[in-house]
Amino acid sequence: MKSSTIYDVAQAAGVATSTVSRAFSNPDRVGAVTREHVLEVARRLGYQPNPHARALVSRRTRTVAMVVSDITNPHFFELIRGAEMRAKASGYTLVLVNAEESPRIELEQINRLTRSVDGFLLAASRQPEEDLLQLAAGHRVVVVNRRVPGLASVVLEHAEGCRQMVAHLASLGHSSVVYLAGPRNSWTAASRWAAIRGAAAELGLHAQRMGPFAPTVASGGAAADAALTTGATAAIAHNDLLAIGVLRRLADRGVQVPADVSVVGFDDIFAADLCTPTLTTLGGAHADVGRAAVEILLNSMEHPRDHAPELVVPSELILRRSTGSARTGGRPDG
Amino acid sequence: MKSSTIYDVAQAAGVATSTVSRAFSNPDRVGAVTREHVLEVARRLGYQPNPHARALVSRRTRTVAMVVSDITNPHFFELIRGAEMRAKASGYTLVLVNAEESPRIELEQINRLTRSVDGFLLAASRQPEEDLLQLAAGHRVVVVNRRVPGLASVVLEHAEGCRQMVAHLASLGHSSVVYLAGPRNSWTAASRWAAIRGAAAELGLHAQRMGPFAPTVASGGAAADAALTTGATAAIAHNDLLAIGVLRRLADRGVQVPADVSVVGFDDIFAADLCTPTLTTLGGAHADVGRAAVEILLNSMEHPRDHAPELVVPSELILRRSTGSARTGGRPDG
DNA sequence: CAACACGTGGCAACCGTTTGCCGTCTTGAG
DNA sequence: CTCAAGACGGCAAACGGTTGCCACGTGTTG
Repeated sequence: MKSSTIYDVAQAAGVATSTVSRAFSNPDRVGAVTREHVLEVARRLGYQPNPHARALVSRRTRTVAMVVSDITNPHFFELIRGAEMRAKASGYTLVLVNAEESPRIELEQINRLTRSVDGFLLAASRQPEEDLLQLAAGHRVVVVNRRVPGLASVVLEHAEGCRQMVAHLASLGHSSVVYLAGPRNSWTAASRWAAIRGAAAELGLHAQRMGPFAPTVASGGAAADAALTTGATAAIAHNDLLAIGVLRRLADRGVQVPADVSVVGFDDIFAADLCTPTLTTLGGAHADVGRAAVEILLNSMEHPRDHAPELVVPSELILRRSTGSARTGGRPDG
Repeated sequence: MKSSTIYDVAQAAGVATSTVSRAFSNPDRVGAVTREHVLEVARRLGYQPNPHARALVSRRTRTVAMVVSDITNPHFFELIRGAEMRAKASGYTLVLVNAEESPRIELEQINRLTRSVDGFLLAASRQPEEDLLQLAAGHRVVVVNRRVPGLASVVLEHAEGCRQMVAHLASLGHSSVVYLAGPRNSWTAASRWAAIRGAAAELGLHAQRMGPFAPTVASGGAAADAALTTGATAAIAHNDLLAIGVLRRLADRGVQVPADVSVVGFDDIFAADLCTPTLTTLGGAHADVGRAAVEILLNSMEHPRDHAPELVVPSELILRRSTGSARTGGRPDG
């Protein structure tokens, strides 16, 4: 199963290796008839360029890495899928890296891969901002669902989304909401809280924050209990996983949702439409986010001088059964 | 940000490049004090070996590819996670490939990657058996959740699991079950049906098969309708996604689960515990499957002559609310 | 008709490692 | 004291491409 090389092809075609190389990687550089002949011979020999040899000199690997804070979180599936498909469409390979919610592991893995990939997609990175900037000085980087001044980024809109969310609650008669915050170093957690607080102030609601909580179902218990102590009639969980955990705990404690308290989440994961009651949540086209991130990365390789774009993908408030009129047990008006 | 090479280290340390190389990749081959000195200098210079140069000559890339039939299926998340973690633990990188349920794309991607990875994990491959054998002749391959004579494989046990499942239904008084089959070229679909039919015969139940259906929620509607036409009181769906779709459709049609018909799935995905009613399903440690698959692959690289192992990871029947006494509306006895 | 610009193909250096082979220096045995 | 056997380090040839530069032939221009 010895695979054929550029040399075999060159010899069989009666040309120099440089011609074979160019026939593949720079077709315009060789005459049409020579090129066709070379390609034909190559096909016959089953020649396939060796990506490592190629990468060694050209310094392009046609591979991008996507680092996610936690591979277990269903929220990332769509993101990953979108990224994978877009990468494949351009003949790129997607390497998946799980940071396990640890900035240290995240950094370690990035360093391990620097020589093997053309760029990084950093999804929900937990790195401090300055570390990201430093990273970006050495590598091509697109941050996803986080915004860092000066870096290319793609985020799912959530300022306006949070506003709509709070407005939705306000219209249902809620006057006090609590935000069950995500991890301390999560950019989205900070950003969402700011938006929620702003919208609440604007609409005359009382807003407070509890946490931080891990964005998992398991943390939902503590989050639910914390929410209840505040007396708020509506709880906005940092993500759907946490919200589902909250729902469970409330059910266990005999608290009715949405009659006694309304619950909302973020991400619109698959399970949000299955839990009881179904979950009102801020969703959006996560696959588009992944797709766009890869696209920006690929683009930045061709036009390195461009200004780093900051893309915002629209979100969408999905009304389901977990929100209702404050303390009256009504149904959502959606 | 020009990165330092083995040559820089050699010069700074006053040794030959071969010594630097060996200090990293074959430590026993150099004297202890020289080695320490070299490593120290390397650290000071921030040297990191170039994986492509390394792969070019050594023919080892320290990368494995995992090909999944559909990256969107939550069932794979655990599998992927287990594989990723095991790979990382040995300093390997995991490349994720989505076959989009298409044997053609699957093959294309495999060919694209042959030169860049040390081996393949083929999860729920849709390839015909002979193609897999041919593939395995040229590459290191471990098939996951499929068994192919002569190839290394890891599967989540399901023959015994199906038996338990049928026994569970029998004990609830069901006398007729229908298997809502997965894709035509799915090995698990065939294998499960065989096990179900065998167990049913053994226990005196009537079993029939409908389908094939795509293993998605969307296909659940058709599957539910097909199940109802059979008059069976219990439906075994090819996976949880399909089962959830069935649950939805039955609810829409006003059919009570489990009072009128019991439903069971496979995989125990996260959502199985959230849907209404919660889903009885055959689960298991999917992460262990992924972990084991990587382990076998890595092992096979060190001992290429070994017989291809066929590992079976135990499964576990999870009883929830979607199964109950036949036509009486009882609750599960678990 | 000379001068020149292109369009093509070949030559050879280089990318950063690994590794077979060789030479030297120790060391311990006879 | 001699000699064989390691142990250790260095030399240089791969690995399989890419790419700057040169040479040659032809068509165009003044």
